Amino acid sequence: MKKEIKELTSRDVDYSQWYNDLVIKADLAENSAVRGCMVIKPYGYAIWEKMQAELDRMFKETGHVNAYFPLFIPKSFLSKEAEHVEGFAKECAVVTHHRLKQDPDGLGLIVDPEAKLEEELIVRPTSETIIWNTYRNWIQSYRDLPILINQWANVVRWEMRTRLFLRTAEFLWQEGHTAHATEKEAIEEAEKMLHVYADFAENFMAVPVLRGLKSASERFAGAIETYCIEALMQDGKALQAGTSHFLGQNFAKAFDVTFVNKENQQEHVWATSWGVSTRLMGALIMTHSDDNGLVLPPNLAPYQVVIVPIYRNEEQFRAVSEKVNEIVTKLRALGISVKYDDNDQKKPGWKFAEYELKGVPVRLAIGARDLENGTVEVARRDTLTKEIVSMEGIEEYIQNLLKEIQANIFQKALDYRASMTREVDSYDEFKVEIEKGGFLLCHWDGTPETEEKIKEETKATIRCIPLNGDKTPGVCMVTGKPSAQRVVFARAY
RNA sequence: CGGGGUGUAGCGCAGUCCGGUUAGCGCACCUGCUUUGGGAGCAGGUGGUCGUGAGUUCGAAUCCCACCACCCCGACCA
Repeated sequence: MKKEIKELTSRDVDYSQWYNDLVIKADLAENSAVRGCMVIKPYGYAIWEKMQAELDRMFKETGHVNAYFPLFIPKSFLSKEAEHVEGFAKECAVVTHHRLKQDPDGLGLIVDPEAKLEEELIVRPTSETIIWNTYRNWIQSYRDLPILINQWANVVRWEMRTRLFLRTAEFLWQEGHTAHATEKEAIEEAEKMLHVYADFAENFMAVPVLRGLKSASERFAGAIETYCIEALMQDGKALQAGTSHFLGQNFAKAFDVTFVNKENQQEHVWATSWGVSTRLMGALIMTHSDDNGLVLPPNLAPYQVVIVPIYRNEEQFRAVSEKVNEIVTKLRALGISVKYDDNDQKKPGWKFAEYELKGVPVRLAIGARDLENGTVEVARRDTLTKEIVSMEGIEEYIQNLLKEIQANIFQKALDYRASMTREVDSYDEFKVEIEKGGFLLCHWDGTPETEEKIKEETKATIRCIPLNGDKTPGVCMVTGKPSAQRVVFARAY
């Protein structure tokens, strides 16, 4: 049932070109006049808004509240936590002046040299520093804890090479920043949010993820422990889809944030931070979509159902529209989002192709023939199949179909991941297998040196040390030294 | 920052090697008629500082020089 979509590169020909084409053709985003920064178009933004709405609901359900901290961070703040600076210093945008003026030698504007800032400002690459500097003033006693705050924001990381959604200089995200009285509570928070992310990815986005810990070299700059969810894309490469960090007392110490405990002793506060970004859009696209275009899970589709009328004349159009309006009302009553495309400027064939490209989960076509027979044509995007269904009870039928599609695309992704995941015990075999992509479960001696050697020789990295994987010990595939459990290797985005 | 490539209509390209009418094609767009169950057909039409600047020449999209922008590959990364 494959059909050529205009100018959409096939995945087999060039996977990354397919991705680029799809983002553009499906109207999700485009490159902007600013190098490395994207414009997120309405259709793409609608998907992001659905992600936001659900995540926001989940954060609030777990006791978090939203707040907003500044875009700019004084340079001195960033340098207070040693590892943190090192991690981010190389990719910061810096504000040095606060005024422009007319160029005295010609037309146009120049930076006014008189307007140099006393202290330069960094455009936030992440907000730990400004937030912990603020928390110092908010926390005195254990009674002030915990603080469970999230913010929805944009951040800037000056990347050399960018790709729409996957890596852009500016991106949208949420960052949670929590403060706790005990180490145990902070670790529990970091783990809790990891599970929120995993739950969201799997049950809402239909993207299966591994839950795990990062190795030391992949850890967030300034964290004691980084938890992550890792997804597998259709080209066999891994994508980090979300991270949650246990920050220990590192930022509390750097910003002198202490509290008085019940025993009247001063202690440093324990911290976490956690985030997911518009990168999730990339994960969504590369997990489900095919050579005909985007495939969206019903939970994230800007509209779940599109209805295309088929008619030869004004009279037929009116008759079809009347029936369609009845269906629309019934579907909306069930909370299903529907678009009735009654645009007369485009032909049905064009609409079919267009909505396929945009990944609308269910498409209905209704014409004179259907009115006569009391039927409707139902096409599902995930399987590209069509069937004629009775108009009677169509709304329940579609409600069930949407659930089925949501479950089906998750299962499909899960099966793919299972087929691409295997245990490898020798380094020679590893070098062969890594070329085929996928997750390789291997024993590793736990040292950064071995990890680095593998990365240099094969471009594969440890994606995570799985939380609920096989805990059987073994020996490192490279050095033969003891290994506590298998870890997950892959080439990654 | 290294290596490669590309700049011609909104988009995709031809023309450049070998200088010479009015710079061309497809898509899109506009008008009209016929169409409408998988990206409609025909007819007519609109739209160009040929990336920028300076040169060679009677004459430059085409040749020379400089610059700029973007893309791909590497080093960096959620």
